[in-house]
Amino acid sequence: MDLLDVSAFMKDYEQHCSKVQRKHFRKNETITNYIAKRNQVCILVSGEADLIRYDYNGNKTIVEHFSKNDIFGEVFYMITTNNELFVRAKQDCDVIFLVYDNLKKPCDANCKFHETLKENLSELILQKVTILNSRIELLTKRSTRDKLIGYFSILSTRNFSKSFQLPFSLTDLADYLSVDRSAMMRELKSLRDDGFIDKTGNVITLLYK
Amino acid sequence: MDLLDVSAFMKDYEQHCSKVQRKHFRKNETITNYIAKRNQVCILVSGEADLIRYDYNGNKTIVEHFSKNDIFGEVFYMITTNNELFVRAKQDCDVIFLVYDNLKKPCDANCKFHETLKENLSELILQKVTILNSRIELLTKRSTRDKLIGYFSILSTRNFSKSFQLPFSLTDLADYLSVDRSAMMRELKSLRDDGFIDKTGNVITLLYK
DNA sequence: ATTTTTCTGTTGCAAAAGCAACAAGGAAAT
DNA sequence: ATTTCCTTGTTGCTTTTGCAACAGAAAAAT
Repeated sequence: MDLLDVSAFMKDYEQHCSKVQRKHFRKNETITNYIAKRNQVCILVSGEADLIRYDYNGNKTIVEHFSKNDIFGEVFYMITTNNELFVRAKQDCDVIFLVYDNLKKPCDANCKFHETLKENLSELILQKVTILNSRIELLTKRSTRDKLIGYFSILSTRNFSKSFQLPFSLTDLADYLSVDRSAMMRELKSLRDDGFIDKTGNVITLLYK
Repeated sequence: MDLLDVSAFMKDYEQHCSKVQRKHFRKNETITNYIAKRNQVCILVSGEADLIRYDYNGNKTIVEHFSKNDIFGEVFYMITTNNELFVRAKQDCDVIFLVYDNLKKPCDANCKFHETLKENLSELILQKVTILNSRIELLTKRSTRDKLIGYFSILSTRNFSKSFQLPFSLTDLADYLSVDRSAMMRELKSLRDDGFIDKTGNVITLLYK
């Protein structure tokens, strides 16, 4: 149930709306970094990408993971501390770049894409809030085990199934949950040993309840 | 720089807008709990309140802290897991209750309050996103020490000063940073011993940089 | 097809965080 | 004014997490 299926509007915007830019990115390219582009809004049309932060220790954090139709951009961030923050393509990506202030105004060319975005803007941002709140719930869990279980049940709910694929490598999952990889592996093993989950390749199955 | 100063609209809404309710709460009362009021939006007109979650272990987390003109409500949450989640008044509070779907429609009575809210809705929610993103940045820090320093620099920036009051008791601060209180106290002491901060009562002063 | 890189799984050891408990100070309630 | 409750500060001990390192498997690049 996508609030906004961007691809549906592609033709319209490409023909009419001058304020909208589309770019293609290859795997591992940097889509944008968050430095003083206060107004930038991006929409991922296709592909997968991560918002990544490195701290002064070299610890990597996957702040968010984006897939088709997700929105991101520096407009969602405060004047940040001093950590580098950037979005990297995990696969080939198509991205639309918009300017937030333009979005709120009516479109010069009266294009449908622009209008639809404008109408759905608060809904889109609201959806983002709910996603961030879930993420906060996950991050406030006290142990690595609880984080894993919490994350797995989100995936399970999203998939309407006890079984689901991990959208991350285990290395990335650790960076997403903000824990040490080896400690996470240990916990994963113990979840398996205790009969809470089954893991075959990158498919997890919940065995509890 | 408040995007929306609710008190400025109070008269208007009280006279005209039937869809808006205001209630007073006394210290320690529960303002709302997050169970199947999918559409609820609340605005804190005065006072202070916390969004609190208890997990199955009895661990308390202060998910968010609200003060004047902050918005909250279940509309910002997904169909949650099974943790109880509620907002508790830390002092006497006045709260406005709204219904999100009504907000998006024009007001029957054409009241200014309603219209202003409607116009600023996406801006308000966007502001919420930036707050949540800062919170995520804080929670993804790997150590208690980094969380403390991160939180302190947010407060310092917000106050335009190296010195600031903690809006929390230390007990609550631990619940906000999602760490053990005694471990946090230990870290606080070590930050003091290492000359990073000064602490007198609930006033912190940053001594670095 | 072969080399190079990344990912998984694991371990011993060190460091950090959590738990339980208690005493003293302060705030709030009666 | 006195009692009760909450907060602060602290500590010994346990558990969890992080770090460093390595080998084998898998994936990607050439």
